[in-house]
Amino acid sequence: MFALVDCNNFYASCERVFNPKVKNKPVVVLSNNDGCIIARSAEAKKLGIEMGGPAFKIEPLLQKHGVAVFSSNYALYGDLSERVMTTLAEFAPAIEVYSIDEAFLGLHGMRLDAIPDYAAEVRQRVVQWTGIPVSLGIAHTKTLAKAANRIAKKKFSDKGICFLDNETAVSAALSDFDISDIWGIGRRYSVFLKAKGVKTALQLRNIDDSWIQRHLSIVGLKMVHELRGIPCYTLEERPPAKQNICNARSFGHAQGEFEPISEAVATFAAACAAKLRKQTSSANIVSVFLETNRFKEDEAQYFPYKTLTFPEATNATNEIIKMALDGLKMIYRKNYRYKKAGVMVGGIVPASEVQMDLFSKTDHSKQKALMEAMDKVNAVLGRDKVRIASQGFDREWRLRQERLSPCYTTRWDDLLTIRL
DNA sequence: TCTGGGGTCCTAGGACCC
DNA sequence: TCTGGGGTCCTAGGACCC
Repeated sequence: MFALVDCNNFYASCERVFNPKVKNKPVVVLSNNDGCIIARSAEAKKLGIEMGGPAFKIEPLLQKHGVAVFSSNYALYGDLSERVMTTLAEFAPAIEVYSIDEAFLGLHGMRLDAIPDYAAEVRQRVVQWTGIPVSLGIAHTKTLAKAANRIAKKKFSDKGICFLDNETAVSAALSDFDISDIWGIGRRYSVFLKAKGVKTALQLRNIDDSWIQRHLSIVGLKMVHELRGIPCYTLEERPPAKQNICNARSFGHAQGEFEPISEAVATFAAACAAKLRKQTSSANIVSVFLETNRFKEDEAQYFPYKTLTFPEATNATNEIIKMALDGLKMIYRKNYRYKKAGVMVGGIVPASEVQMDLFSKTDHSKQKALMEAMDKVNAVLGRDKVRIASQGFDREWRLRQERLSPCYTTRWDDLLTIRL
């Protein structure tokens, strides 16, 4: 058995933990740069606020109902996520942290009749220890556990638990489960399947394998098998190293000049390098890209992209920045209003397995010591406290974050004060 | 004025090998 | 008129996830 534990309206719930003023009020959280709605409390959903829509278009609605609006505060969400995951880890012999707000628990060996009480206890403990409400879906495969979790949220929101323990329960649940809500069916497949008359998970489950594989590929076939209760996916307790790492941001204001864009690109490249070192990997290639504002039809559009290869794989900030800036110089053109830039590193290999360049003049041990020193200082004093000069200081391109809540749990200055 | 930021996997087709 | 049979690797594009 797998249990999928999913935090309810996670970012919105995080904003509530240390801010009782918004406890029973509608809350929404915006994407980076205060762009789109990416999380909504139950009250906000009831007002008809859609997921993913641009916030400026519904500004009057937000005002009218006194919706509490927050910029994304990933320092806060990341820290609360860790607390939730640590709490969950105490409950299960095996846990896979699937995303910032979800984890699969392996319940192998547990007696079926003990599961309902167990699930209730998990739920109670997490909310008591972290302030974050969660829902549980429990079933024989991950895909069914996902579906059960959705049912728990939609149909049994008071209890927050859905346990599909036998075939009768599974087929009853799938008979009115919309295919577009299945884990693995996205927009395109959903449209395609509905056009063929397949509307429920139960219908999909009964289609023959060859048709599924032909139209939905091997991935779709595995998903259908999982709906039938045949496990195709196991618990992944240790996440594999990333094969690509990307750091990209929209600018608070459109940028035209080379200087601020190059500082942004250097900063993104530095972030990629730090992530590489964190998973003790090195990258063979780096890509840099620019984007103009695609929503402005009257402005000239330009989406250039350049990939360069290192003579030997690296995770050194200075080397990755240099190569990214070389790429930027090749694609940058004057007279465009750029809205976004990004850096991606790929061809990732373990740092211990880098193919050396016979003619390299780099002093690798010195470079490694330098990066370790930099990471140590920044771990204590804050990100980019020690940085490469090309990253700049004024961050003219920085994000818009006008409604940021305090970092209650990660900054001394932001600690709550309680008056007695 | 204002529209996010990360990732993975699979398939088809072309280039190339013997 | 007829033109083998077996592979690998890479890339672009399309699907999906949070």
